[in-house]
Amino acid sequence: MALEKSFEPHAVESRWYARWESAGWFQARSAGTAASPYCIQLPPPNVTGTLHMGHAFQQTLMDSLIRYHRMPGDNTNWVAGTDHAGIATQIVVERQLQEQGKTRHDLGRGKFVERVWEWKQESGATITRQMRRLGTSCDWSHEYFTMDPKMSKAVVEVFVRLHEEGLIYRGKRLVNWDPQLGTAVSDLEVEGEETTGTMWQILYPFPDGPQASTDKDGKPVSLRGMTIATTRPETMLADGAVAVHPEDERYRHLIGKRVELPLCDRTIPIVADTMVERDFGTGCVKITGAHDFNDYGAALRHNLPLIVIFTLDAKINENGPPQFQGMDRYVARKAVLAQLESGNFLVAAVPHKMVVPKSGRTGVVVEPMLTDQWFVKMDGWARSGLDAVASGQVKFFPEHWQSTYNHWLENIQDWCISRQLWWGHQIPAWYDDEGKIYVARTEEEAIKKSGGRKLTRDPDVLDTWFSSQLVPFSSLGWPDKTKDLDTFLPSSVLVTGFDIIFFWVARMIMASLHFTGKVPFHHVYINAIVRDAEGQKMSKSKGNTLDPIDLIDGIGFEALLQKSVSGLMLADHKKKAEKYVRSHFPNGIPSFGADALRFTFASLANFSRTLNFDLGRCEGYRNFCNKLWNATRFVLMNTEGRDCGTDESLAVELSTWDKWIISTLQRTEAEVEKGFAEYRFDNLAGAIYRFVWDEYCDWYLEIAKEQLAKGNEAQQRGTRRTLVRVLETALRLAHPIIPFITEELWQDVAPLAGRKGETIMLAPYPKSQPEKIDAAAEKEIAEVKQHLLGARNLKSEMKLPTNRKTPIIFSKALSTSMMTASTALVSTSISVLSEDEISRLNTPVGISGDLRFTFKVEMDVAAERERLGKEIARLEGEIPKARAKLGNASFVERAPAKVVEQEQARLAGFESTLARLREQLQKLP
RNA sequence: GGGUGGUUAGCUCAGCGGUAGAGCACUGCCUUCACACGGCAGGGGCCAUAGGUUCGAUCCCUAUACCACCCACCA
Repeated sequence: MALEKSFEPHAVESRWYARWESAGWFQARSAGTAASPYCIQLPPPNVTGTLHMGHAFQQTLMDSLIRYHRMPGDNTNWVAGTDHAGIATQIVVERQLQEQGKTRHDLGRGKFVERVWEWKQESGATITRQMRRLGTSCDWSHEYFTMDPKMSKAVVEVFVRLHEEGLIYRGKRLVNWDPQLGTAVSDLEVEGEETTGTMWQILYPFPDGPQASTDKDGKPVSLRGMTIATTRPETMLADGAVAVHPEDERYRHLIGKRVELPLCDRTIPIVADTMVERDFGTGCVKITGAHDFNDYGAALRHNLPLIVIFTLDAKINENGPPQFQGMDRYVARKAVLAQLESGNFLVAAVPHKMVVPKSGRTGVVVEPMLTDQWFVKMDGWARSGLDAVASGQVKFFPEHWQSTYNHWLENIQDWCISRQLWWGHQIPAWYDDEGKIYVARTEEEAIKKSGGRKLTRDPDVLDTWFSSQLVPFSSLGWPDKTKDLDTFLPSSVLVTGFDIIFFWVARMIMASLHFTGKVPFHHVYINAIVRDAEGQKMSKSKGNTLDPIDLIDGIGFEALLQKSVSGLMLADHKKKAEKYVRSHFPNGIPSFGADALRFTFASLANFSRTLNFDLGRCEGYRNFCNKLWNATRFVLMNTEGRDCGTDESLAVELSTWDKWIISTLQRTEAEVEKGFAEYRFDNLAGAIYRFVWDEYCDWYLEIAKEQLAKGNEAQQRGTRRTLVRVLETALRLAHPIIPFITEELWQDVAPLAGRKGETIMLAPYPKSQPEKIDAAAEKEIAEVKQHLLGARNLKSEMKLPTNRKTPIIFSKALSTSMMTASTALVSTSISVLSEDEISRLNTPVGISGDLRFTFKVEMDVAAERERLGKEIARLEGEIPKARAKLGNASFVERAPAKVVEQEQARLAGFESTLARLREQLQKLP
């Protein structure tokens, strides 16, 4: 059959994906097979929307790995699922309600959760559809969702067991509180944002008048009271003490005395604590135990009361002075400052650079809040997590991420796992009327434990990462003992972003070790974060996000513009997004196809931490796909219906060129293997690219034309056999990266190469065969290429059309490979004359090694003089450098012999060429 | 304040002790029967700066500068 003139991805992609999936070729084989297992856990995408570039990138790499291992027969299992993503998903649905003017409370918990489930169905389906478009070959037959009954069962089991072991506890602690969402969040979900705030100095007077003290320099002064420094004046309403450093000479004698708390009609003690920095601010700190993490510790150390003055939505409660009650925290701040000022308590207000903690989800400033929460004890787990990596059971790629991981685990705090949300796994704890806690797998079990009391279930749900951390084993059937667990745990490699090393990677390692005694995976490949072409973070509000599907299918300008601004709330963001789209995609995005996108991702996957996605690269790799397509078209045109040497009994003659391309293929295969082993997808993609384009297409196909035209029967057969076999192998080699096009082409090529099979997916992966590496052929061809480059260069210098063939004259008889190449690429005819004869032709002469050559054209003597002069000058520059190096005794003595020899050969080459060039110049008329 | 990564061609990035590379962009020539999503040839770089180690440094070491990111309880 004849291929289309260019590669059109769409039909090919949908046809083959459907076929692969329905044939069941993605599915892991059940246990009991002798094949070695190869397993990857997909980081389950959140059901919050659609797949983004980061997903597409990651999945390309995972799919390449899976296909690379599936082809040679490993029992591959790519476990896929989606994550309920507690807070994130709840927010998405709440926003939808908001657009209808409703809140979740209007619906009630039951109805709201139902509503989220509906959204989950929709969003989950979108995501998996998009994954299929990319060609991801996960085992869909075992797809999970983190709130499936089976997964939930594991969550409950883990919670109960950890509680029994005393590793989960409930307690009233100061936690990060998101007042907008009304829930606790973990340390990791808080993001510091640098801002310039104000540092206020406030006077807390002594009740019994001024006290004698000294200033910084030791001069005596009289103090009206203690002047504290704070960035959060409104929290003074909850102050329990003022602290100074125990050795601070200014205040030492005042420790133990009391001061009046302005606006509050009560006094608080002065305490000594080493946490106070003497040189910072006034050296006096207010201690607000219930509303600041530092102060919380200090309050416990000094037995200070924990006064709570905020409601859960951050308004002043009944513990504050009446005039402030009901005020929002920022309104209260202003009011407090105003009253302090009028009471003459405000000493100073200076601008101050500080980091405000904001909720990663809502962007609201987080409030430390004293609440009852559930925690997981982390110290023991942390030690085992550190050991697993230190001992090499889990290895990071690139390696340096290990130190990030270590650093976090070495400083870990207990993990707050309860969330005051509705969407998620509800905590399996029940309370009786007296507040006694019963943790159990079911309500019946809890009632039984309580001795039949009436119980109420804890309304809170678990942090979404609590269930995610179990995925490596819960997705394989845990807590049941399953064959899958035996076979696929630990999985082979985890491919994920560095942003979730703490959230997810570390916790999986710890949880997996605790519950299964095994690490969850052997390797962790940390992929780069995808940025736009300029290195900017992709974000909806900048309008610089790309939808992988748009890169595959293409999208017109208008549609793209509309897509970018839709869903943006702020006019400012809309404007920005529009500007970006107009300047970067004035013509929309052309269709590149999934293979081109995948090849781009692979080529850009180096070990750096960011990946700047460049549309130009994508275009280049689309061109590559087209090149491969057309190379195949050419091969088919010349081989289909002809003898391609599958019949081993017929004579086959291989030329040096044939041997060379086969040899080069072996080297490429080795490079690809190395690339996969090191997770250097950029290197392996580059190796494939260079082989197909630079060697196979640019050289071998051109040579093959000549060999097919002039060779005898055995030689033609050899050429056809080489053409199809090398191509067929290259297709298999590239298949993990570009699955669709390779499958399509392979169907036609494989039979010609004598290879059987329904699909390239399950064909053996090429393995480098060292015995086919032919050093002699490689050396000969390298020289021939050098000569040809010289001839083409001369042609170009002579202003001859570079790819129109011209008669050429050489100074000596040529090897067959040289003859073939010359006829194939530069010359209509070849003649051989002596050097003298060539000189007498009065034509420009090229020199390559000991070979001279010329074309029969009128010589422009001046131009020729200039050309030779330029070349001579270049060599005259190189030669002294090489001579100096070789003249250096310590270089000759200390450098490896090989390096010295190489340098000598280089110099000799320069010198002989220079001599010839000079001679040539002399002979000019 | 601590830590990590980066600084190589106009752009995005490889390389990493021994003659500076790729893709895209650029220049010239060529619509030749696989491919103009193409072919051939070419231009373009004191490899951030300063020291050190070495016969030899873009590469190793030590500083410095700048750019990113992460962690952190100076209120």
